Amino acid sequence: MSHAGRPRKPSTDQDILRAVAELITERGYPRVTIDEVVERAGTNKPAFYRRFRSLTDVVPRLLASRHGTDEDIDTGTIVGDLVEVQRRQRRLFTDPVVTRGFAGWLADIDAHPERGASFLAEYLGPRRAYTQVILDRAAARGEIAEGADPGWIADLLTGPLIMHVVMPGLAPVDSVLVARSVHAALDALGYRGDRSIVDLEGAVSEQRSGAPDVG
Amino acid sequence: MSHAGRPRKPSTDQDILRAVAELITERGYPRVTIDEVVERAGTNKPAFYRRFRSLTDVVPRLLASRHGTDEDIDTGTIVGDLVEVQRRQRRLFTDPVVTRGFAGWLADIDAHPERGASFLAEYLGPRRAYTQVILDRAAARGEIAEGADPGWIADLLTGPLIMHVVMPGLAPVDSVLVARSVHAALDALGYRGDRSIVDLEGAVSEQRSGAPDVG
DNA sequence: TCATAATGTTACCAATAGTAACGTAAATAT
DNA sequence: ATATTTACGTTACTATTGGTAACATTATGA
Repeated sequence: MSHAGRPRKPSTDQDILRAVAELITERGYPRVTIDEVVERAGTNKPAFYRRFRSLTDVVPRLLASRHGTDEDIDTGTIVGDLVEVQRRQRRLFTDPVVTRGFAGWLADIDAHPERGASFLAEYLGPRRAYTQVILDRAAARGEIAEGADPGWIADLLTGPLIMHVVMPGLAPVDSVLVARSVHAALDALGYRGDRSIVDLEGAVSEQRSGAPDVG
Repeated sequence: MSHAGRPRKPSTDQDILRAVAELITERGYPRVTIDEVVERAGTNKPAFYRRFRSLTDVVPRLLASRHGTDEDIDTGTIVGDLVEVQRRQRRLFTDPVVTRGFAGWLADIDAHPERGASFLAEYLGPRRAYTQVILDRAAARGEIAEGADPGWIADLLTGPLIMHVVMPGLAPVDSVLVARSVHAALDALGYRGDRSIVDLEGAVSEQRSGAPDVG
């Protein structure tokens, strides 16, 4: 099947992804150059440009390979579902590729919108849509009222995390932050049931670590 | 006074700031070049580099000139104070210099931390600290309990706004978003008093405009 | 065996950040 | 007045970078 002609060396794709991840982690997105990427990947510029149109195109592939295999969430309670959503978001937003690469990548696709279309359709959209699924099930169980705006709930769950990722001087995304954001979402939903699992799983009891806040 | 020697032409500073603001608005931060900046400002590269170490250094000056003259906030109620905070934040986060420039600038200072130190000390820090002042006064009035974490309240007020600024496909920061964020902050503070001013001033009744959300 | 397409190397172009050199102009200090 | 100091604006330059072109070579499918 596939096509005629010499096939691409499969390892080169992985080598490039690994090299980009390392360089973003070490230097931050704006300092990553293609020359360094291909050197560290043990390949060359033409091979790179046969696979990707630009560095910007690599990042979605990188995120998919590291965080793209999410299974469905259905713990049976709204609290459990939101805790699980945030557990995954915490993992995403503490990945150094994200903490040091996301802002620069977002700026790139703002300046070159065509490069971000696929990310929007394949990554962002489904994740925001999934909040809707969780809220619909919770409403069907009678845990919350119908009619909540899933977009706003997603904002509450993700906004504070993104803020801590992109703003300098703020503590990394930690268990305290995700637990608080779940509480805020539950408040916005008017949820009045048991929340003990939030602090057990989210672990508010853990000490906040790392850099202190600015304010 | 000052020093000996020919003084800098004062208009050049303003011309550069204006040119950078225009180019960020038109093209997005990553596509702004120094050559274009100085051409549009009617000056030249040496004059630019006598004033700024890099493009990254211009942005804080730009923000200060557009949003730096904040007067103190003291409306007499916690609700009024938070509404006013968010009114200003809405103005900030709908400025095209911010919506098209902030992510790229944040990425730059992540990669070159020394360039962001002054912004952190002079802009971010004081704003987060101001939340503390507002909460302390509210606690002294008995509107809320003591001991609230002003960092978390600031996260709730600013996180969703930043998210809508940097994530592609989300609606611009509007009155609905700021009103909701004030409600979330009041919920987190356990505030049980009158909130009618939130929806009057924040105007939840306004229709949401512009691009719809992705999810 | 032939067509196809990727391999890796070398070389190249165009755009860009940032600096150097330099004669000129405008301020202060004596 | 004169000397000193510093910004002015022009030209030119270096180094880095993104991105392509050309090319001989190698691996696959038909």
